[in-house]
Amino acid sequence: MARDNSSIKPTEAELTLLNILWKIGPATVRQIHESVSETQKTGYTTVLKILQIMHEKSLVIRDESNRAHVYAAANSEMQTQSSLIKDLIGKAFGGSTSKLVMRALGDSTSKQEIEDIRQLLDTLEK
Amino acid sequence: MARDNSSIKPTEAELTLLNILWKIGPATVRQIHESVSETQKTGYTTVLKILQIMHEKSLVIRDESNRAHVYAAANSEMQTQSSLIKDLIGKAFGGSTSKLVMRALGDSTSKQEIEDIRQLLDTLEK
DNA sequence: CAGAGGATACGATTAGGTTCGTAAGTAACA
DNA sequence: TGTTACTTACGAACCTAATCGTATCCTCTG
Repeated sequence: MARDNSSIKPTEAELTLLNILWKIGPATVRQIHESVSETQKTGYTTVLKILQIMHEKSLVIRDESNRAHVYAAANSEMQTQSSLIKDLIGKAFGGSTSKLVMRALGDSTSKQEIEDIRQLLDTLEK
Repeated sequence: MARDNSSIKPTEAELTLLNILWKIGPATVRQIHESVSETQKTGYTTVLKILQIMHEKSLVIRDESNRAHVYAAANSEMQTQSSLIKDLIGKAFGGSTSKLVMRALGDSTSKQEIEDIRQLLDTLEK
């Protein structure tokens, strides 16, 4: 019944690594660690451990054919974003998508962004 | 520098209680517990403890003039929603509000909601 | 074939969140 | 005044997340 997707809910650290994987594609722990290190200082084994846990949770898949395993995000960025939004809407917006959207837009949105969204609305209606 | 608001990030259990406080207004532990109990089974002291922690974190304020303390949300629902959205945008949408909005709208939005949002965009542009 | 370099695996530690049992305080009433 | 009923406070137990040190395990090269 409940689709597997509904359980996607990466933690903060996991999301950091997923963002990297979505950006650079399948990568080894070393590559991922290097990428993380550009913005934070995190131990190599910390990154490794998190990836291992993510693998247990099926948040990533890995290719073990080489000595250095190659990790890749199990779910697309889109899927994960949708899942996170759905979760937030449920927890803090009484289940209303439009409430969330309005709150998001209310805060500060550039003219360009407004135009983009308007176009999206047009597309959706067709 | 960093405004106090930026640190608003209630946990799941805390958000559950805040939702109740926003809905019914200032209330005693007993009232809050009764309200929670409509949808979950949670011990009285559990609710109490969480409220005490929230008080330490300044997520709620409380009036201790009566024996049964009266709790109230420290921040408005709007503020908290904005804070949560901002957090999500930063963590999972590369800081782009419009990306979040588009992902939210993409999933399933009623004609009515689309119309509401379009009107909001008009208002924003003025 | 031995050793160095680099990889994974494992376990310990710390911190925060959630839950609840029990102790202790207090107001009011019989 | 002593008992009852209800309240807050405290602290223990358990779980998950995050971090990292250390052990172990290849694999290539000299």
